[in-house]
Amino acid sequence: MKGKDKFKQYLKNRNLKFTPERKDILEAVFSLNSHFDIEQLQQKLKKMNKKISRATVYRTLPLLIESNLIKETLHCQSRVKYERIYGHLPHDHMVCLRCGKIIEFRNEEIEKLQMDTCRDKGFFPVEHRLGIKGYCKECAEKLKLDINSKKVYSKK
Amino acid sequence: MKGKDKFKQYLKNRNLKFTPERKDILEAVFSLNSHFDIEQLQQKLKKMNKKISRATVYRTLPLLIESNLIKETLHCQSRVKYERIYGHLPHDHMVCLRCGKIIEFRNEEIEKLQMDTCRDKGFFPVEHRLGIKGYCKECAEKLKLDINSKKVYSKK
DNA sequence: CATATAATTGAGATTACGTCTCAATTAATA
DNA sequence: TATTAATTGAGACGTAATCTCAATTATATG
Repeated sequence: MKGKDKFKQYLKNRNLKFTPERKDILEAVFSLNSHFDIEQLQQKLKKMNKKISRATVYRTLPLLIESNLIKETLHCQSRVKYERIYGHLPHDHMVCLRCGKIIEFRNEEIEKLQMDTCRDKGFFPVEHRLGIKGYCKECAEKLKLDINSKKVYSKK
Repeated sequence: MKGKDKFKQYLKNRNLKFTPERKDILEAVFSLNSHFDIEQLQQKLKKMNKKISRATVYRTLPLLIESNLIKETLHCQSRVKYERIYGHLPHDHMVCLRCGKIIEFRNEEIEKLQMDTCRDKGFFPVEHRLGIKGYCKECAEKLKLDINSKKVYSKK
């Protein structure tokens, strides 16, 4: 697992220690679905029979973010969500308001336009986050929503 | 103020009451900068000499959202931010990580591409949110960040 | 206009989520 | 193996937001 090495490297660079707790958390993160929240992470650790305190879990996440293995994603229903990014290309999300499904998509054209806009404004981007909330195909059908209807964003 | 009528209408449709508290909160929202958080809203109400309980303020915001007068925006520094949308065209945001400044921008091309992507996936969009975090022109200069540097999003 | 009724309010308790403190432990290094 | 600074866990704490419930009030109706 190369993510592990990246993490070790990051820790070493900062004179931080690669502790068993950090190792376990890293493994849990890599064994979870790429989108997860703290709750799910703690569940996973429990299943792995690792008793790691809440504080440690919370303390470790910023380290994983700093080492570019995960990032924060959409806040959905007020809970912070994380997402493994190691080995993934950047992408954006659609979230279904009915079933909660997350659809990833990537559109280079959108990314390019974002960059252009930043340049226009003299803004130095660090991170962007695009989330579209709505209804996935299946749920839209159940709700008889017409995907082709024009009025999508309220105009006033 | 037409926003008021829209709110009244919404309330009536649901058999909800247009109480003085709701009226005051609505007025406060419309007298604030278009981006605000609960803290600022409460301050405003205080200045208006309206003593309205926290619970009522919290209870009213979802009503204003439901009636399309405001929406939730970027969570910045863990606090939920709201934004008045009544009478505004949809737009997106850049947030400066150093000074907190919010820059609004609108790019129809990006919006169009989003719509196209939704259509591709059969996704019925309700709301989208694009936030770019980074450094505004002034802060980028102070930090000597090069806006034209290529490596903006980490690619792996 | 008076009444009935369901919605609303405020105060404070409660929850949810995350952070902090500090003594005891431990990884890394030499 | 000893040294030392980083780390851990338990529980206290902080803050934002929600809930409870008795008292109040906006609205519809006769």
